[in-house]
Amino acid sequence: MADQAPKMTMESAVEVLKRQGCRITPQRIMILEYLLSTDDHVTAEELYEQVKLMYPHISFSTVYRTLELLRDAGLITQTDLGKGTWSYHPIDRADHHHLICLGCGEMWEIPQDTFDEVHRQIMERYSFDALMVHYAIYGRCERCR
Amino acid sequence: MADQAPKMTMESAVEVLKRQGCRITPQRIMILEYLLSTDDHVTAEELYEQVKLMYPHISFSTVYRTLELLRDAGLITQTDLGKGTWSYHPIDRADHHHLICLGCGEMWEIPQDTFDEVHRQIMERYSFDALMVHYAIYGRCERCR
DNA sequence: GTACTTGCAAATGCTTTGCATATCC
DNA sequence: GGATATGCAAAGCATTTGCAAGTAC
Repeated sequence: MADQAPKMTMESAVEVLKRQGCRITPQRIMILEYLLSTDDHVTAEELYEQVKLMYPHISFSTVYRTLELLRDAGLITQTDLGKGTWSYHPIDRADHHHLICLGCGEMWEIPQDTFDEVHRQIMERYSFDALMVHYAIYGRCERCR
Repeated sequence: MADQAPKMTMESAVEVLKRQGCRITPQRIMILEYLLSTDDHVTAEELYEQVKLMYPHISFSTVYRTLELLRDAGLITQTDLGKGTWSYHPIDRADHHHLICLGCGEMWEIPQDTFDEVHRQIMERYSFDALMVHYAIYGRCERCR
């Protein structure tokens, strides 16, 4: 769990895709480029809108298909941040979790290692390698309690 | 976190609903009855099918509206168990979490208190009352690793 | 050249909504 | 009696799919 993903670059990401026999298309590059350029956690729709600015021909199916590809390749995480749809984020920057207040909707980041001990315990007791990366933790903040 | 929800019965559930000004209709009773009678975590569709056996007139909208009502009333939990839609479960039986293997899809239950320590830490450090109830924890089981 | 990708449009599937009717209290 | 809840059908919306055309390698 504590093992950190190495810093991801365009090159390393492309390398991973090539190794899996995927072709490198302009659409995939644009999508990767945007994902790597922002610190936000983007939804398919946001990504579509952004990529469209530079590449007006992009289609929604390509965005969905590419996000699925990148997720299965282990390059991005897919998280439910309460937007009603998935949010995506490069895996190397997913070294944190989110506290999301059910009252005011505000969001805080907490460090990756919060779950290290639980991960260790679950591994020890159940031989289960829990994927505790980039969690969305709902609850109530001090003000809203 | 460690505080256990009291055992839920038809009577106590109805009591909660009444206190909120909700009316007690046969549909709501049937839905509650099924939820309380099974140990499964049911989806809206499964619930619809089951209730339909005893009350053929039930409609999908009623099921959805009732599940939303029961969730907002704090009587049931809504969890993503990887079925592609929400699963529902009486809150008093939600005293556990699920390990779900991304390889074989198998599911194991682990005790509620697994996250007690993390909950305490998050409260202490961020004054955030994390709602760590009935989590779905994805990962890989021993065989699939 | 060939298998992989894309764009388009249509289909899908879950969920929500408007509204007239029924019903709980 | 009056506010609530229901059923139905239609709408909504995010996502997926089939397929012909395009393209990476």
